[in-house]
Parts: sequence; C-alpha cells; structure tokens
Amino acid sequence: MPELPEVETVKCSLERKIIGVTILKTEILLEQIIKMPEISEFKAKISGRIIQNITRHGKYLKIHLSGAYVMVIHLRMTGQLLYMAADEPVARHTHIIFYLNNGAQLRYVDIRQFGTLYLLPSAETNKLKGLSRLGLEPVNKEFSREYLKEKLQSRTKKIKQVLLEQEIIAGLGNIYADEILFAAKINPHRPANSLATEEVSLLHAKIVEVIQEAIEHRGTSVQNYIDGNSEKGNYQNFLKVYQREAQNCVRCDAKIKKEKLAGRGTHFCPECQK
DNA sequence: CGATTCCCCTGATAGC
DNA sequence: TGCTATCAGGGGAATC
Repeated sequence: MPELPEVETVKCSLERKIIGVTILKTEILLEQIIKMPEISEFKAKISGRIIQNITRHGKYLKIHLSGAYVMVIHLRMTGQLLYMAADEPVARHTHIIFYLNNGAQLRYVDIRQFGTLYLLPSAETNKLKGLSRLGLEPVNKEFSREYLKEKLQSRTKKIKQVLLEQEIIAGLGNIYADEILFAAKINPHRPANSLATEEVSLLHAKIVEVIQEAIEHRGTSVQNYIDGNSEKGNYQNFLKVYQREAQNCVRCDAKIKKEKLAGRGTHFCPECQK
C-alpha cells in the first residue's frame, strides 16, 4: 500500500521521464477513478497540456500541467502509476492510459479500484479537502517534537489511530505506523495523550528515522507496490513487526502479536512495547 | 465538534 | 476440487 515513502519513490521514478512531455489524449477504461471533473471535460481539459513538474504531498501525487492546471492522484491501496512504452501489453486492471508526445504512455493500474484522480486549476486545489487538510510531513523541517506533542496532548484516541490521521502527520499508513511504534517501544493501544514528553520525543525521532530509511530503500513491496518504472522497493526486508505475527521479536524474542485496532491489522511486541 | 461505522473493490487464503 | 466466507485497508461520507 503506497504510503509516503512509496509515493515519494513513484514521484522520483517518474520525474525524469515525464517532465516536459505533452499529454496528447487520454483513454479512460474505468470512469469511477476520475472524481473530477466529468469524463468528457477531463479528457478535453487535459489534452495538449505539458507536464511541468511532479510533486508529492502526503500520499498525494500532483502532476503540474501547463496553463496552471494540476492533476491530483491518490493511489490508495493498490494504485500504480506506470511509465511504459506504447507497445507494452496492457496489463489487467489498467484503468487509464495517457498518451504522451514522446511515444510513451503513462498508465494508471489499480486492482481494487480505490484510487482517485482529479483535474483542476492549480488555484483550486484547496477544494480537495483531504489534500488541503494535511498536517505536517515527517520530511518537513517544521515537523518538530513540539508540534507532535501539541497534536497528541488533546487526543484521547489510541496512538496508532492518531498516527494514521493525515491531518496530524501526512503520509503515514498502516505499515509505517506499526514499524514506528515498535521502534519507539510504544504500545499501539496507549491513549495518545498518555505519552510522556520523552516518549513523544522518541516517537518523533522514530517517525523521521523510519520514513527516511524507507525512502532510502525505495519503499516497501509487501503486496503489489511498484514504482513508476515497475520496480519493487526493498524496505520489506527491514520490517520488524509488520506481517511478522507469531515470529520472535528481534529485540526481546517474545512472540509478535497481531490484533485489530480500529479496523486495522496492528502488529506489535507485547513484551517490549510499553 | 470528535469519534465511530460503513463503504468502495479484487484477490489471496482459510475452511468445509 | 470447488465453493463460500473472510480479510486486506485509505479515506470520504454518513451517523451518533
């Protein structure tokens, strides 16, 4: 599932390929992926625009287009944005194909069809609530211990749930929330406002550290994640709790537990995460 | 306002 | 072998 490190890797893998390229036309095989505007308007508005830049905010990708337009993409669970030669076979679950003026194609592939795509004037991106309400990112210098402490102190929910709230920290998902809590030795069931100042400091450090390491390893490929060049990430080889149910804790040798917490599979060590 | 639940969807897996 | 039930989960909407 693409979280911040995976989306960042997709962005980096695509930018050298698509910046400066023009979108000639768009083939839409599954209309429900396009949330805005209407399909015909989407097709008409995007054609002829030059891709000027590609940026990431939280788990959102933004493809900046000429004429002050932007295409916003959220990959959700199984979305893939792939740069491919036109003669590559069209894979199952390919829902959108952008024809580029360099002969290549940008394809949106998504098994579960949860992904979303918007096209709108750059000045109107604040219309997208999820995007405009994002909190600070772990890779932002302004993301400080004090910021985290302030956000956590009023929350009674469990710390794991709060880590997944994009309005608080942009970009964390289920894999990294579990890995971060393990690294910080904090039990996912702890109420967010019960963390002592030093625990918040450690948690902050681990949020930054785990996300940085995951970016360096080009993300985690546990299900079907691949980057814009169809390459897998490597961070799955460094996971310490996620998908390690019933295996021994690398730190204290106890058995890793998996529980459902607020609808999410949650992996942790009941011995050394307090 | 915050917290909770439902829902979208396909494929892998478990159970019979 | 083949069927059905369950689970995986990000985030928006509806509900409490």
